[in-house]
Amino acid sequence: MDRTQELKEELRKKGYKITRQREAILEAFAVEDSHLLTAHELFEKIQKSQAGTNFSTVYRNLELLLQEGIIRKVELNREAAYYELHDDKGHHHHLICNRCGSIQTTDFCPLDRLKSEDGFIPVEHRFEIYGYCRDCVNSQNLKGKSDKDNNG
Amino acid sequence: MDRTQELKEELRKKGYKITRQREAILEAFAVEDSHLLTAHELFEKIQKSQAGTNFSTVYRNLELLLQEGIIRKVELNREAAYYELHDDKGHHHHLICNRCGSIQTTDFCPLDRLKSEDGFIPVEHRFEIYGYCRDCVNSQNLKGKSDKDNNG
DNA sequence: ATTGTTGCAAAGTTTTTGCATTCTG
DNA sequence: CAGAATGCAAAAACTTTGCAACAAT
Repeated sequence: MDRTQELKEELRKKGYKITRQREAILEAFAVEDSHLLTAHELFEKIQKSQAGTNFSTVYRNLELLLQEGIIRKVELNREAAYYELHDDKGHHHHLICNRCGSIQTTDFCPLDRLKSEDGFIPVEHRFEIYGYCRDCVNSQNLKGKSDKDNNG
Repeated sequence: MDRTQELKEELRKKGYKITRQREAILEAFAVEDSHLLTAHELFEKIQKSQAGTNFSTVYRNLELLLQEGIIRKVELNREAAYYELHDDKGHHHHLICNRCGSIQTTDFCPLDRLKSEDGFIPVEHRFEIYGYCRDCVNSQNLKGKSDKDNNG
């Protein structure tokens, strides 16, 4: 069985109903090339198989999948939250290209290196790097850039 | 002269006008205990000295100060963006307590350790740690926590 | 049949914008 | 006085919510 079936089974066991919409959402996440989706992207994706599905249904399901630990929320920017399967590729962080918007992952995690800071006990963390991907560096000149620059 | 005066001078030199509202905003940032403010917090803070100041004025000034490199934007969560004086304490990252909401800083920066990832050139980055501060660990039991847990 | 789930429409939040008015230099 | 900045009101974008209708088990 593929990932979608496993997840449906998991939800079923917990007493949730497997609706057409919910199924479409799980399938969208399971598709190889979509490990990082905004609510909007997810909404669009499932219109293909389940046209008419409402945005509130999308948000309510994201909330549910979040609670059940099936997906996790990645807050890359202020515009919209991203979501991905929780165990997608194991723990990782993201490298976001300011020019083309592509997102690659890295297994490097800084948390191990963080020494105890004044008694603070880390539970969760975020580490994201913004810059230029190899393709953009190679194929385009980076002067006169007019793209989404932000945080320091 | 204090920080506020320096900043006013800097703006003046660049041709900006020093309005009462703008002055209040600079002062709010310069206050010791407020190195990290949301637009809303800033709005409230300046109502004391400049009652009636509009939210759009706050946002327009944040935008201006951002452009001039006087403040920087820190996107800690989806709810609202935070802002702080750009040279507040030099480059640093944040440790956010999930229980009391306190925010402390750390000079530890993971970027140095990030080896070249597939040709990606880092320009900016974000690193934030969520957990429990020393005080909360010491003074309260952490079971039955019902606080703002989120990201992975 | 029961209860969870959806659709719809309306509202909440944060942030942005147009325009007339006001203020700084 | 000129141009910059503000206030106001309206809107955009994302997300949440109440409620009646509907569908999964």
